[in-house]
Amino acid sequence: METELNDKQLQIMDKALEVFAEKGFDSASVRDIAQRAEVNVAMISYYFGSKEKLLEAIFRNHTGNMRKKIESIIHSKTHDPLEKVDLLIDTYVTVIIENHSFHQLMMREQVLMKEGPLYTLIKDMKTQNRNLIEVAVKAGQKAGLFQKHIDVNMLAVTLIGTVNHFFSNYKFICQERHTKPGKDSDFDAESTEKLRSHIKVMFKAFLTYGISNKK
Amino acid sequence: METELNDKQLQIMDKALEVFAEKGFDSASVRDIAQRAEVNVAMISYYFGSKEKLLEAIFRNHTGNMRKKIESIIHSKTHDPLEKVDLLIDTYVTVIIENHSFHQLMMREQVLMKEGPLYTLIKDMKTQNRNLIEVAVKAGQKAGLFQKHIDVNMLAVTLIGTVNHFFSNYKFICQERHTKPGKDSDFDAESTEKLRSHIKVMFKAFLTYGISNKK
DNA sequence: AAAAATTAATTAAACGTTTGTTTAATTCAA
DNA sequence: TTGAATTAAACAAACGTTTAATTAATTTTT
Repeated sequence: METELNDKQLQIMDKALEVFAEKGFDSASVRDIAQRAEVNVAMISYYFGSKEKLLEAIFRNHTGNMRKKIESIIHSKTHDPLEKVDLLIDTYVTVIIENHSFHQLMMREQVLMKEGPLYTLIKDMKTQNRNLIEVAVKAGQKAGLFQKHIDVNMLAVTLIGTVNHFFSNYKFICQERHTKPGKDSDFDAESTEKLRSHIKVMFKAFLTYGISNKK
Repeated sequence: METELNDKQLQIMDKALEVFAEKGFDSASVRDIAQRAEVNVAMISYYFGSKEKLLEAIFRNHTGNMRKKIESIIHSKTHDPLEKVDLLIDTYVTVIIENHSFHQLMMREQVLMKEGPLYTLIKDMKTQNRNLIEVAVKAGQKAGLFQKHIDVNMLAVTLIGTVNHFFSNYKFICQERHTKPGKDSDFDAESTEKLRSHIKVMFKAFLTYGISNKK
């Protein structure tokens, strides 16, 4: 099922992702994409079959990459439970920043997504995220550091929901400072650091709620 | 600026919202909408000017209604700070459930939203949500019940992000139970209750972090 | 109150674009 | 010389919007 992609295909996928993220899948025309990627329109059908299958190839590529990143974290056992949770938060924020366009596209399209290949890809990614959090939580509970009444599903919803909403809100926040995302990298760094630390503090408070703090 | 809407206009707006929520703004054709609302296609241009302005009318209508609801909560001073936060959480969840289609539409379109009339409407609503939370937090801090280091902006992001993400994830959750949202109202109620209580517990842990619990 | 005149509502059809995709011819590389 | 890559052109379908004609409702005039 894993077909290798040549340079031209990757180039089209790369530019297509940009256009999809900017205009949304429906409004992004194959002519937009072809122009941006500096290829003939027919090349999209030629290589991918259809616009829809191009989207599918992009999704398959990105979700695959993320899977690898996430798996590498699962198997790092060099941290204590709370550090592991912090690392998880940092990683999730970083992954989204590094794949900003794809994240924006996914955010938009998953709302309407019906059952199908993309649906399955996203669901698997979600399941993996959830399991990753579960491992960290269970470890903390076993060590007696975390409280017992933790709904892992809801904790995942809060982590991912908070990060997602932060980034889809960021342009509104920037506008009040007369800046744009990416234009003031100092403010960008400061803001995402606020996001990181807020989630960490909040999760610590929640996870250790009612646990005596004997240092 | 407040023009009154006749029954036919409201009927079109109502059905259009359904179609927009189902297919997304771009993919929802005026012919879809006209058919669903049982009117001629030309009526949409006739009453609203364009498809885009129809969307604008829908947004103006819903954000206006929400504004009124939210304002009524701001001025209710019958609860203590923690109860007020709980009420806030309940209200936000309820409002989204009651305006499910509009929320779905807004979720999807705000990602790509450029400056313009809709942008302003959404930004104002966000600002109002934030201020509502700020009032509750400040009250709790003044009463010595809440800790001092609370970033209200980030707290708002967590509340709204968690709720939003929960609902955009809900169909994935349902699928594992071989159900669909709205089909099993017991499970729906149970799930949203889990959402509510999770946020409440988490917020309580965070807001009262480090505050001695002298009952 | 009836008739006439005026405005509003509604319709089917047509308009010009744009859409995703295909075709058939041509260029390029092995 | 064979097969892949690339192209410009053509394709039918769908899009949002406009037009011009007709019906319904309202107002004005008799």
